[in-house]
Amino acid sequence: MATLGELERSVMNALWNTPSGLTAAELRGELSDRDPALTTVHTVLTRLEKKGFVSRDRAARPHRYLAVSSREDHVAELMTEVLDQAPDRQAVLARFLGAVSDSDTAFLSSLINRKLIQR
Amino acid sequence: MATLGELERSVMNALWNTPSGLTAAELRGELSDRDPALTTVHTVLTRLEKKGFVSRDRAARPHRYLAVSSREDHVAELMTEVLDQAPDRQAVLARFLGAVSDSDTAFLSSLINRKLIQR
DNA sequence: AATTAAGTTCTACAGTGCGTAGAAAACGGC
DNA sequence: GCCGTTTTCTACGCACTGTAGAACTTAATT
Repeated sequence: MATLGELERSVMNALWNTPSGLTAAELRGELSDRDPALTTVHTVLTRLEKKGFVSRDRAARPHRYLAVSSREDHVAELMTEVLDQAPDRQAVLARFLGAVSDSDTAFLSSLINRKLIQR
Repeated sequence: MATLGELERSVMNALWNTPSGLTAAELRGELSDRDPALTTVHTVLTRLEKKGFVSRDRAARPHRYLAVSSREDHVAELMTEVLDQAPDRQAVLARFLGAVSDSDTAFLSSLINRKLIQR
């Protein structure tokens, strides 16, 4: 998957927080800390669209921009992508499990139980 | 964590495959597909050292380069780092678990059981 | 100590990606 | 057809990466 720059990430975060989508002007409002020019927002949105992270409604009169996938789906996909980099998946999974918190582990455990029962 | 370029990744893979470390010349041999100049290999190694991925034995006469952490540790760390990006960890974990294979799930299950028993 | 081969560091350049935004064009209501 | 709004085009600087020659250092040998 393509990687995101800092501003691109901020834009995606704003879009992920607003499932109904945003216009470029609205988005600019969400980035008041950086206060970029409106054209800068447009450039970033166009690049994100090309990268497949964003879709836009060209029918709407200020165009409306939407995140293609949820933040959770995105992050989960990144995780599997990273995991796939390693020849020894099990060694990675063991270390991963060693690194996460007990509550994460417990949550995974309950998920797995449900997943295993379900067949 | 810093990110790796394509040649940098190739170098890391070679080092990960050789825990005893490699010299620049040996490394160059491992990269015969790209066949970079020796100085190119040196440049990359120096950058990887600066990034903290590689350590070098300056006492050895051709310097010996070693991966600082194993590929598995590295990938596991990337996974947790990615996971930490999301506010809703559980939603991500659920999707992640939905995406991995049954054998991965089974392996995680056995690991978790051992982890839970162990206290 | 001077020579020299091997090894290391310095310096530099081209390509790419990202942040940045002005200039130009297109759109749509009046 | 004019004008404000919105979108697209074009471009620049910076940082990172791949690339490698030039210059310097080291250590063995005569």
